[in-house]
Amino acid sequence: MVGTDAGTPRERYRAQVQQEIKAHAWEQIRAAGASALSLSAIAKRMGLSGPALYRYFAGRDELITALVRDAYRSLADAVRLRAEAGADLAALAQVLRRWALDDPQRYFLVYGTPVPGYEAPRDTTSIAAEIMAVLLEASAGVVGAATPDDREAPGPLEAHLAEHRSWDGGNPAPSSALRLALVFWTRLCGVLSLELAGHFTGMGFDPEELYTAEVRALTGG
Amino acid sequence: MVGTDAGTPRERYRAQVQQEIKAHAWEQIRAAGASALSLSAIAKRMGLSGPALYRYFAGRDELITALVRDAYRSLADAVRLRAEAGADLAALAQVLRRWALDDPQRYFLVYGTPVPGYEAPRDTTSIAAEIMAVLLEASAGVVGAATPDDREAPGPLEAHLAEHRSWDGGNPAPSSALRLALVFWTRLCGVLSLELAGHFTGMGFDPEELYTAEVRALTGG
DNA sequence: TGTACATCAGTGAACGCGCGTTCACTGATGTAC
DNA sequence: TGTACATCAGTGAACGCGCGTTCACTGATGTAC
Repeated sequence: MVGTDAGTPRERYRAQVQQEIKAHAWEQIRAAGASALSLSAIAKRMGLSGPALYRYFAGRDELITALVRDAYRSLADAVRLRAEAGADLAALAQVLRRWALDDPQRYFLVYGTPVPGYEAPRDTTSIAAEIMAVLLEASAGVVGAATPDDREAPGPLEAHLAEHRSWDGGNPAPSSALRLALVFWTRLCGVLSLELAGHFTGMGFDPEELYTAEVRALTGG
Repeated sequence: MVGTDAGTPRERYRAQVQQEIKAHAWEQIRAAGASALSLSAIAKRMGLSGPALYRYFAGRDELITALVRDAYRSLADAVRLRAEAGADLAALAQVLRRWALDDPQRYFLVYGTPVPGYEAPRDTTSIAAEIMAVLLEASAGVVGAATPDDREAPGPLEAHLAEHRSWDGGNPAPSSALRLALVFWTRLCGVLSLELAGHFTGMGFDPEELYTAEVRALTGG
């Protein structure tokens, strides 16, 4: 018995069924998108009656919220673990890419179309901050390793970020590292969002070439 | 009487009601997202019975398809018109940004989460190609204006694009221009997607600063 | 070990809802002679 | 100009559907003594 399934048998059973529900939810999302997610359909698939699911989730919204949190968490964990294992920024880019390609709908649940009026739960912002902290740390490594010749003169963005760095998590990195972390994030999400949404299909080139070229441009490889 | 409302009175009326339906559809999408779009709700809002809409659209899917096409078209027109008026790449970036901020859900209908299985109609790909043609033309201008010193050595991506340029629309631009057009598109969509989905809220900095800095980095301003 | 009780997973019936879509129709508008 | 006909916008009733959610319940599992 593994250490992770702690608690009473009932608690373990509960957690297990909860996981099973989420697994079926993901299956459904992968097949038809998040907007098609239905509690009844999940119940039917599991051989349960609809109301049974209310033992595990207060309703559809709570289930979706749990899925969003899990998706966010899985990215944060993947990135953090690899960073703790010594990965540099370029390696983290590959972690992000694999995470995205592995399950596009999971990516879009985090970075896709927002539902007007839907407010993400509080703790997702702290997960987002965790991801940024990892990227910032790795970015500081890249900036620190650059020779003076490589460094570009700080521009208006660096100046702006130097004065608006409340999101830096206490990291004393220079503003050039703040910038690097930000554009790392936005450029790679840019490629991934367009790629996963199929906007490159029919254009003939390989999106991965574009992705890795963007990584090279960022890390000076 | 303007030239655009041609045809018989009945045809003009038809086109007008069709526009009205789409206007209400956009209103609904802005309020609750595209997945919440409902023909009945639109009909009710217009003071019509549900079935009346079937005179104008064969069904929900056809309406959504028309909205996607219109959204795409509005971006292509905006970009093309400004380019024809002599706008350079930096100016086109502002066109894109304003178009996106003007109606985030319209942006996401084009560039947001795809619905698994839903295939965009053929003609949207030709609109996409039209947009790329404009960006490529403007990119060629930037690349052409660069002094030899400014030009970076072509890397693996340029080599790859030189061999996979079926999307260039016959433009004989160098592969560095192909690259510029592509990263212009992906980087700016990256910033816009994250900004419009609210991923910068709470971070304290101004997304527009990031956006214009990315534009500067691209156009060497 | 056995008994009495509490906990809790899951059921089935039921509610009300809004949805997309079809159909046969009415009545107004336009067309042909 | 008037009449006969065709076109077409819009209606109201109806169909079947799956949805989220509630409720009172049964029966199995766990707990206390």
